[in-house]
Amino acid sequence: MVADMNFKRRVHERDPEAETSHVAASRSEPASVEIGLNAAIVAVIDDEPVVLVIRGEREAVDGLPFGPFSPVAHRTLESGLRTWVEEQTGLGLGYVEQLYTFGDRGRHAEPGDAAPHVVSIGYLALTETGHARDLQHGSWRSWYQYFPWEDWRKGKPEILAAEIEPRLRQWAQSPSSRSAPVRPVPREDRIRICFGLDGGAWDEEKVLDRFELLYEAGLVEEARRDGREAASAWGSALPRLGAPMQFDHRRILATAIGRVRAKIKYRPVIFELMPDDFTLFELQKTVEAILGPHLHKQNFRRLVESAGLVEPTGEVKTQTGGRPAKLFRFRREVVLERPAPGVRVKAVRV
Amino acid sequence: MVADMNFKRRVHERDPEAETSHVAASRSEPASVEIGLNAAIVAVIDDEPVVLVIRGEREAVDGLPFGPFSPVAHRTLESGLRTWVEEQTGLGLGYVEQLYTFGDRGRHAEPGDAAPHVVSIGYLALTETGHARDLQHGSWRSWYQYFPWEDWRKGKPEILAAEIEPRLRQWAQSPSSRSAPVRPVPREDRIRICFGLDGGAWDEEKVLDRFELLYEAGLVEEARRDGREAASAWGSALPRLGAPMQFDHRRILATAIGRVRAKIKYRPVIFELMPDDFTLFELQKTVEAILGPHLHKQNFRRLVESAGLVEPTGEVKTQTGGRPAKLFRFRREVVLERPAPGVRVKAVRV
DNA sequence: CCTCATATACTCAAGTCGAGTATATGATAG
DNA sequence: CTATCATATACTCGACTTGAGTATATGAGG
Repeated sequence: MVADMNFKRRVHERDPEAETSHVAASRSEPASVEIGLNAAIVAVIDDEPVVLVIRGEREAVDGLPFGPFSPVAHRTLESGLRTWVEEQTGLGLGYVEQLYTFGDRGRHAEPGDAAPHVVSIGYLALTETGHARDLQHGSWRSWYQYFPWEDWRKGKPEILAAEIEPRLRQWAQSPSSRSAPVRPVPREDRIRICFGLDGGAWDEEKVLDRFELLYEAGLVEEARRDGREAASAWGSALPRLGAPMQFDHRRILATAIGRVRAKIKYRPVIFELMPDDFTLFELQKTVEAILGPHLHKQNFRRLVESAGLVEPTGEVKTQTGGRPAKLFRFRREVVLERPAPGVRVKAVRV
Repeated sequence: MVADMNFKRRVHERDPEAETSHVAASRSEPASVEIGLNAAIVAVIDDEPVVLVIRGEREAVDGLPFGPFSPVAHRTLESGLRTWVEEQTGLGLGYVEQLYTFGDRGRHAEPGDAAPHVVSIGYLALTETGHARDLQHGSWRSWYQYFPWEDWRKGKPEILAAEIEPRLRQWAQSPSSRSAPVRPVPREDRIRICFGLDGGAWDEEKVLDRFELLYEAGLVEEARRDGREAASAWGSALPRLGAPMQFDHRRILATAIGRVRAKIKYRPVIFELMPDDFTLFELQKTVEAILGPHLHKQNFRRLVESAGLVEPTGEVKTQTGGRPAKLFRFRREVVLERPAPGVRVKAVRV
């Protein structure tokens, strides 16, 4: 599940943006809606978490592979997605899971676009590094290109203290012009929780919450593009906070990152990203590529082995720079045992 | 997240039903699609978990409150949902979260219906018992009416051993006619995992997986209605396994139940179902209404208090049948502290 | 005032988890 | 060919968590 998709509408408040057309809505004819299927296809290549993007010919911005859902051609949403991705990239998908359906008016705009009524269904797909080489179109990019503030592998990213935090605090001071929810969570609190300020801890799963807050504060390019009022208030002095994406694709990617980070902790999905045989340290590096901070090596080994997630192949891998490492493979049977566990790691806090 | 929505398509296999129109799909014009917004509104009344259903005039079956999404009238999907629900039931929603988007062809049929191209977005809403009385239309029904095999409050439900298990085993023996996935999980294993047979444990979160298995085996009325081949094989001797619902509403409700059951364990959503003041035992009864089996009273208290989820109001409640109980209220501040925890209960296995 | 039913407090052993130390072993430099 | 290095793997230990139980508190009702 997305880490906390519902933070905004927790505890009986209402989404500030909702409820505008309360009574007016009534039993109007459903206007034709187009459904867009979007895939965040994730792999780990050389210990770097990457996502598959398509760079349109005329566009300067990247986008996820996507296409409209056609109920005549596609039996299910997911088969439609697989078809689109294979057509656009030549990549056959393995593990696929639905993320979220976004339908906010105005969040699907392109510059100069008439903002058609599009509902986006986001999907997460995981691909093993080996398969990732089959790619025909599109390219793999580190997901931290789009979310530099999520990259804690070398400690707290500078962009946070230098660019993001001061502007967020400033935004927290300025008055909000929209109608307030019934019981609003103060902006300072939302910032503190999302970004772990003032003694709070950084929760690596709250990727979407952070992006949405930056969007709401007008700090990402997509907000300006969509004509958000907050965005214009910053003027032109605003630095670029991560590379923007087409439509609402960055929002979908944020959802995807949050979901993988959450899910590897309680389901054995990490192995979707691994080749058949691997060393425990390679596995750990892959987990760390996804989660960020470093794990305690000995405990990671104990955990993975005692949970029965892997079994030794009998082979060893030399050239590791030290003592040769045993090779392991995923025990697919764990899925057939009860509640298949994930890598229940607790990331080391910095 | 739904407990394990992706069980079928785990480990590089593919959904048996997908992939049919692989090449044919191509860049066809997106046919017009109607989007249905559906709400599973849950409350706990007198220690019984209930869901709000609408009984259509001519229909014999219950349905969830729903309506089409109109992008001109509704700014967001969620505001559209709130509007529909309020119109249909007079109930203003508090906590709302999106569940899943279903688009399978043929799963939205009504008897004699031409199966329009409808995509259903399911939502979960939680309501406090007090608010639940404001209802103008519709009625509250125990969710176990629709899923009798999920009701473990008095031990294992008889319907499992008497009706479900033998038929599932029989279905496991019969050959499947559809194209098999790349690496199929044998039916016996799926049954064992979903229903905790042969030494497996019953996982109360796998509500959707169980329903989908029953649907695939043709054991629920919706499967027959949708013209599934397996369904006809059973002839007319099939007992009614739970009350059916309109369209794919039972699938949405299954998703909702699984989601609440999962979510109360790691987010403080249980308090959405409680009045302002409550005793710890009342809280425990509500958790048990959702989860099923009984919890250890003393440990439950320790857990809830030490997690800082509640604070005493100073009042006590007499008439409890024994010593008076202290009244507590939810500490809303926990949401503002870091990763707001749920009631991390481990259900007692029977 | 005795009994009952429930509420609340406290104890204890087993398991889990974070963190560290100790040992094994191929590669490589000299 | 041996010392050194870097990594792999094994083991230890204390703090904390968790399941399960016992003991005590207190209003209600006969």
